[in-house]
Amino acid sequence: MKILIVEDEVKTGDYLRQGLTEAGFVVDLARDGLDGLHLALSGDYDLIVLDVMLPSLDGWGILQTLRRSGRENPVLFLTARDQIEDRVRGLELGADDYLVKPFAFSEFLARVRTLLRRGRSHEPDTLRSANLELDLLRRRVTRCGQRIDLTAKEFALLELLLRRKGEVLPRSLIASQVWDMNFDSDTNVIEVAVRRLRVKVDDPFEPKLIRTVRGMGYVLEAMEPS
Amino acid sequence: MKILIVEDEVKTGDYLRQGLTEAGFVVDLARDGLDGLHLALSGDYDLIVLDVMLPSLDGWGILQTLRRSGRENPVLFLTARDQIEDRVRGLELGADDYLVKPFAFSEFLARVRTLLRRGRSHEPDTLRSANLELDLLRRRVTRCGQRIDLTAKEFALLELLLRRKGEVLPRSLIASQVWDMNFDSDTNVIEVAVRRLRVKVDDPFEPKLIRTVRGMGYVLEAMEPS
DNA sequence: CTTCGACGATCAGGATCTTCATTGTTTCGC
DNA sequence: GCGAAACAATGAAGATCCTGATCGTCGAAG
Repeated sequence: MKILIVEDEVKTGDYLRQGLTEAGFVVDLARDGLDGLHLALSGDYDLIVLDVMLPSLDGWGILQTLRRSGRENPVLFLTARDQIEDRVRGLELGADDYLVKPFAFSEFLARVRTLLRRGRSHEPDTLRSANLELDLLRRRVTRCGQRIDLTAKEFALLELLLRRKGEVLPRSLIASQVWDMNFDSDTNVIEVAVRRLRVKVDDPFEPKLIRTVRGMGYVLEAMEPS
Repeated sequence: MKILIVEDEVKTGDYLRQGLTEAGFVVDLARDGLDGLHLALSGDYDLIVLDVMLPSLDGWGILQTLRRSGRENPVLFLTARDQIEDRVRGLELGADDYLVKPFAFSEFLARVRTLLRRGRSHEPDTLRSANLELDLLRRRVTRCGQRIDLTAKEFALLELLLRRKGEVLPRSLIASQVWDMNFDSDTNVIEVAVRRLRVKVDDPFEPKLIRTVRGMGYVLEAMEPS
């Protein structure tokens, strides 16, 4: 798997390259926009990681030219916190995902892997049930088209429930997946987390999707997306 | 590496066994105290994991008999939240470490690895400088013999500083080690964390150990333990 | 049908960690 | 030396998550 990183900030670039290399990828690194574009056009990359702020030619410029020349490479955008609004523009131009700096490397790697798994197709991986949607890449949840903000744990929990919708998930499973915990229980984090999730995702809507199965665990009802 | 787990609670036992097996260890599992003791005495284990609460013979009983028969196997105790005071007793009897349920598997694995690395010696690994001590196994910090409670992040930060005492650690390094972050900075978590750590560890004591090196990072002064 | 016990839901309080705004301090060019 | 800019320290507010207590509800036994 060959990945191109276009990043001018030396530390960040080196850091990402090293991390990806250690993870077994072949990595090229360009320090400015024009170099990046040339490499992107000449090499055959499975993924391109673009910083938005770049000297000579910025991330959008590269992306735009790239897409115009018919390349469909998956693109992961890196944007700074105060440029978050750029993401809209980036996604419109055909970026496949974005990540806000500063970020954890583990998260970066997860996104990279997801993008590679998807290959070059543009369809987003989205989990659904009834009128509930979870967009894995953009880490976004909507219900009836209405955006819902979830915290990390809430998202992880909902993702698990949706991935295995229709199945009753025992607490022990939820604990190990979402909390990495070995549960002799003695704590009710799960109940509390389910509560918080319901407040945001189920309470204001119909139908109710998260169901408690007494003595067993929780299910997210599988229903045809409406 | 051969590990014995003595745990009656089925879920927990299976969970631990599976995890350790996947991590490449050879694992035996006993469901009650007597079985556990027999195995412990007959097999040649590199590590024994003991639940405190057990049918027929509890964790201490096993440990006691084991030590009396001259075995020096490293022992990791598992204790429930409300039995925390047991740990004192356990450690006195010669347990090498304890872990409070419920715990994250990743933490469990880390402890197991540390114990195995130490081999069968009983000396605790402790990091020191001047009158500051950090006990890696018991996750405990003292200064001038006085116990200091640290949070997870605080502990991780201090551990890093102590492991590399005398070295100036750049923020980027600290960020990647303690936060798993790629720092284009734009945040000052590190400064804040250092602050909190200083309040607990340095402010009330002399000499001051955590020094800021402008433009570079932070050092923890290396001084002979007093 | 009623009662009791187990299980889950809910709420408040608190610990931890992060962000943001402000203030303080050092450094360097003039 | 002076002043500005960079860098760090600080304080406070806010977000998230966990704990513990209490309340409610379901279901089985009588």
